[in-house]
Amino acid sequence: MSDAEQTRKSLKNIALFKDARDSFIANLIQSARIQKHSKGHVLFVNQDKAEKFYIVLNGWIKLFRETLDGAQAVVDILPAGHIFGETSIFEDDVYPYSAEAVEPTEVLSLPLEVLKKEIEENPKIALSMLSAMARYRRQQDREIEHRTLQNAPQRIGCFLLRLADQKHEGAITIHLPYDKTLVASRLGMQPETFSRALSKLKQATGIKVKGATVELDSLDQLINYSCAVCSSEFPCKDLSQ
Amino acid sequence: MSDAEQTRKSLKNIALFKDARDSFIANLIQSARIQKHSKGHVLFVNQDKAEKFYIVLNGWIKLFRETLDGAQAVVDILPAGHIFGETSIFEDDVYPYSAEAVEPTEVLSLPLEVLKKEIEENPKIALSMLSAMARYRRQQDREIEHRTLQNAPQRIGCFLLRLADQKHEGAITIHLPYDKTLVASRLGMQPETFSRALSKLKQATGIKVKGATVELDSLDQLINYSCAVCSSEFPCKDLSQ
DNA sequence: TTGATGCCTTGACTATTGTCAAGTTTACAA
DNA sequence: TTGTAAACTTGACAATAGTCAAGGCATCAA
Repeated sequence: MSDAEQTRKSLKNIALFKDARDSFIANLIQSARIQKHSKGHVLFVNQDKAEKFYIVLNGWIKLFRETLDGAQAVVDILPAGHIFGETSIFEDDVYPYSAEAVEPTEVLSLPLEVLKKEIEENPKIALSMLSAMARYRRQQDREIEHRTLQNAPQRIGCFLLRLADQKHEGAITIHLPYDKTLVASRLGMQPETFSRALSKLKQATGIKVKGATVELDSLDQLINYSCAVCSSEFPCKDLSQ
Repeated sequence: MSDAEQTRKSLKNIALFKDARDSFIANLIQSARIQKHSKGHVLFVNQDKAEKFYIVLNGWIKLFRETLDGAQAVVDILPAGHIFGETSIFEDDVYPYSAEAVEPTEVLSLPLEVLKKEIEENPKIALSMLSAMARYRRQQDREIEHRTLQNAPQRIGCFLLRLADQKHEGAITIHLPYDKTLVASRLGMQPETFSRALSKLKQATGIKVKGATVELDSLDQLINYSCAVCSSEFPCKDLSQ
């Protein structure tokens, strides 16, 4: 598949561009660049001047904020098909977080200028952005709730549930999508805490953990344990991964 | 001042309606209702069908989510001039949180239907909504960061700084805007933890606390203590209160 | 003035999470 | 296969926050 074809396909899969005009998509393809980044590569830093937005083609991108002495707060970890950096249009043209490839990762790099222009000329795309922002906002609200009401083992259980097919019945195997250390930071805890919390979860629910795979007899094991301390009913809506 | 005049004035002060068409504002005024709610009144509950959105005229509105056994996570606490419930348009017409008056509070109640129609007919207002959503998103990202990187006394210091005039120099008195118990929940901690954390902050920074007022010789006392563990530089941007 | 109520504080204790250090396992390249 | 680095786990301990209970201090109405 040529770069242009891959680009078109990736763009069409983004909810944001579902109803976009062909001329706009053509413009984007014209100015799109595929970038390959090795593990650890930092694409941009919080408060950098924003000129591009990105779509993850494969691998994983970590969005985070960090203090002067290096302490990090992970905002999100994005898989293929996710867009990032696009909101800078509404944020004084600076990025509101840093972005780093946590695996060898390919991204599509696209000029914010083209998106900005399209929004001004064709405000209907703004409606798509609003839907996306509203969904994201719900996720963040839920994130804050979880950090407030769930302890470490419960947060892990919840994370596992969101990885699984929510309608699945019976036994199921879940694979952790990236390093445990990274899952830990995604859930706002230290690696050591994650390790111990996973043991506790294992003991409390009877799940089986081997390396990066988790086996359950049924999702109910986790639902009882984690969803009791959540304001939402299972199955969770608005999953992004 | 008549209700209609007050309504017009309140609407004009909302950033979202800054560039709104006169016909739209007129429609809103037509269908606006001023509601008085006593302390503790619940306006709506998470997942309720959403038919109205609201503007706070005076008092305070707490937005929160709660589990079946009553544990609460406070999403935000809104003062006069703030809008809430408006994002339900993009969320299957249900509210994504519960809302409660935490003081005797007046709100303006407005039909979502009118806003929805205006957005469809005049998508330019969607741009204003996008800006508002982007600002809110930044705040939520910062909130998650603070919960991850700041301990209780530091979060209180940060909260006090955001209450103060950021450019103020020299001695300053800050008034807590609502009950300490509520500030505690807003910062995601228990009242007892808040009380103890405030003592610790007092000891560490030399601020003076008397009831709901806090006296500082200079903001620097708090900045050194709280902003060191934050990814943003002081002064903080994007303050909503 | 006197209760009464709710808010706030404090003490004692527990639970949870973080930190530091030491090991173990795993993955991968030479 | 072997060596090495990184990821992961575990132990010991410290720091932080939560829970439960009791008491102090406001505010407000009778």
